[in-house]
Amino acid sequence: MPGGAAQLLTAPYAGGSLFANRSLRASGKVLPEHARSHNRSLVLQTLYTEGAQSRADVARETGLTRVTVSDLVAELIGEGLVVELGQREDARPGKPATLIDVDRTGFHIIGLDLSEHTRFRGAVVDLDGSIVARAEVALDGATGERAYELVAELLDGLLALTQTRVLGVGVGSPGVVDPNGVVRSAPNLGWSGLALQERLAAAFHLPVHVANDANVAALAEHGTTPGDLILVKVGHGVGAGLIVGGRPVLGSGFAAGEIGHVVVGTDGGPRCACGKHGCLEAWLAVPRLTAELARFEGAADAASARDETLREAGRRLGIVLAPVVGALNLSEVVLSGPAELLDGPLLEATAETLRARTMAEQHRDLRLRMTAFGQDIVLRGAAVMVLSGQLGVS
Amino acid sequence: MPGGAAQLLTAPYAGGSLFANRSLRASGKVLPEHARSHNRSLVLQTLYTEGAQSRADVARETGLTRVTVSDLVAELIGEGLVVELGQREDARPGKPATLIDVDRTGFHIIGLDLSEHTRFRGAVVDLDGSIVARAEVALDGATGERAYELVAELLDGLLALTQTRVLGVGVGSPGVVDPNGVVRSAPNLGWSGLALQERLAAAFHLPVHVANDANVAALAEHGTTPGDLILVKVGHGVGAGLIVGGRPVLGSGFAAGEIGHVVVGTDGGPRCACGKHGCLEAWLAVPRLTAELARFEGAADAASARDETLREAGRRLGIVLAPVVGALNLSEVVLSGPAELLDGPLLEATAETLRARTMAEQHRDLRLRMTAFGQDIVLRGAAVMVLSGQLGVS
DNA sequence: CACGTTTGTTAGTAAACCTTACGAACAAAT
DNA sequence: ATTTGTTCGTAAGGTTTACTAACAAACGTG
Repeated sequence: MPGGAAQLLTAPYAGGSLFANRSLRASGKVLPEHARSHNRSLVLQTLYTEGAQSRADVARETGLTRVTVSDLVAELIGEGLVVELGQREDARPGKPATLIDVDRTGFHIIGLDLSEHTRFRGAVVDLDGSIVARAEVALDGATGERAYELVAELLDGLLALTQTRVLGVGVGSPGVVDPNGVVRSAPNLGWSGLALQERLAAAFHLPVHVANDANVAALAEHGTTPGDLILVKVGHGVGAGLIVGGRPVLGSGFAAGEIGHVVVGTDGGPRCACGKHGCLEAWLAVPRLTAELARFEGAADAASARDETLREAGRRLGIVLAPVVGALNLSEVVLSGPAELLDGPLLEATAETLRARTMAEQHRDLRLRMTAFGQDIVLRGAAVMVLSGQLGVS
Repeated sequence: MPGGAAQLLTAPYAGGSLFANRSLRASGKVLPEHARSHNRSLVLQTLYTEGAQSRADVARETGLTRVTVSDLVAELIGEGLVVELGQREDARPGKPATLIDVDRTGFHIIGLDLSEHTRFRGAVVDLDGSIVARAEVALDGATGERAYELVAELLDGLLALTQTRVLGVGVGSPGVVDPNGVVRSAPNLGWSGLALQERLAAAFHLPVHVANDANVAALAEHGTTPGDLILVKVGHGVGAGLIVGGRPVLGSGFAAGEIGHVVVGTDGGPRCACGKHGCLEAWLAVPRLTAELARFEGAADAASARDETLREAGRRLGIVLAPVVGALNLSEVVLSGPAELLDGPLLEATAETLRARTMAEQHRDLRLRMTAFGQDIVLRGAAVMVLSGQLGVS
């Protein structure tokens, strides 16, 4: 490898610092106790995802020694988070193992979904994600403080439905929500700067986590599949939640996922409430779709007209998603909303459009599908958020 | 808060596990020594960003005690990464402080830019980001193993240009590059599955970091400003690099940022080499723009025709970026490429289009600008990558 | 010159995880 | 029935890490 091929070209020139930027700095100091809480979470999460097993199994899985695992498990048992289940049944050489597991019957989680237009929904969820009880309150146009009171009433009612220790409360709220659970802006509910997380935590003396409804829904989906994904939530409006690199994307102004008012295509479109023409919401929102479909009722070619309306909406969604899927190299796009509208021609048209408008080779493994959680996606996601926040690594 | 407002609705229904997903699991066990290396990096980064200061200053800044900082600094001095600069000059009460700093003159970084079509460029960069020396090799259509040899020759030549200890080598390569520095696919160079990082590291016995050129360029920009950003690199092709939540986005198939072949708009467009019509690259790539502009040379209305061509390209870029900026709530969009083409009507049209097609309120603080690093953006980013990889927290 | 302040170091302590060692309990082979 | 090998959980002791407490050195200030 001769050095002659490279030649000195120009005189040195002065630059600034390579990174003046603080955000590349380590987040803060790490003490031994932080390491321990990390390992504690590691044990908990191993138990949660792998199910009942012995301390030795956990040690092998985590890479920690049996000694350390025993110590951590003793601490967790002391707090009631983990329980011993007796000896393993199957016949193997060696001393029989004592099975341990997260106390799956010992805790409930409360999930709240504030994203619907006419009501707040809530549920009691157990640690495995089964919904144990449900409740709801009608909104009746309530806004501001009255809307907050309805949230508190709903939560109060849900807490009365369980006698089990409550791990925490997860809330999916519409609008822009910051990492501290302050609803910066939720026009429909007349909230701006409402410290929802803080107020609920203070009023109920429970851990509370509040996030944007679409982000919460994305958490629910991410729980079931690896890889990066976008969840598109179609309802009265259109919003999205993104998981990139295993983490929810918040955005510089905590407004990530607000794609409802991005203009689609270069050929106009329906007028939107925001004043622009051809916003995604103007094509895809449920009220607009149902109104459009109603126009064809009873007509001769009702079926094909309905089909074409849905396909057009699906194409529009694909047009908006294509740059996002391409730029982020997403592996999964999930739709949430009324299945009778979304699951069919609309979904198919979105898939076709996505395929046609992105580089197919890069996205061969791209999956587009409806959520399997139906209407409960935000409730389930809220539970995931609590589980991850209370038991997981921060 | 009466509980009566909430009512039990349905019977329990069975769900699966809340997260079967491994990716929400903690990354692995944490040992005390990991904590120490974290704190070590914290000290280094504090010194790097804040400049020369006393051990006590570092202690106050990091939250660690003076004792711990002294211990860590002793280790760093022992390795030659940090040096003592003598006593502080200014008159203050108390024992005079001994200033310490990263040894800014003691290290050089090698940066390589493989993204140009006709040549490989490289530079020797000091720790403050100043370019000390440059070199390049002509590509002459080389591909495959011959292209790799040219990289090695360029690196060899650059190493001969510095007598200072080399911290590491950073490489920005075109194509899809995985986190291990394997170039999965770079059609122009005829590379597929080339373990560039591993081979260079083995051949030169130096730390080597290889990443996609646009991602590397994004790192350079992120060094100067906080917040999430997308860097669009316009050259023979069009690619992008994203920083979200302070981290580079790789994508599920390590192909994030590949937006060159996303179709723009709903009204056709120029035919692209990939077969589709109206790809971003077909509108915006440098060869296409220069060819288009050449058509107007000498014409009567050359200036306005040129202007409109550039504006149209800018609008197309805005159309593709709008959904990305909206979905990610980005705070910054940076363009890199020939300033005579990009900086002017094109940039203005992109800005206008972005404003018109997204929700203005959410993106009031959105900044769109040219890079300040010009042609050296990949070289600078490569240096940032090395600095961050060798000194920073992983 | 006494005093307060700041710096950097020494000494000792607490926490966390490790390695090593061991008893208990079992299956399989003898 | 005994031996052998395996596995589990725990105990003891050592290493690493960062902390608190205390102190000498060196400097301005009144």
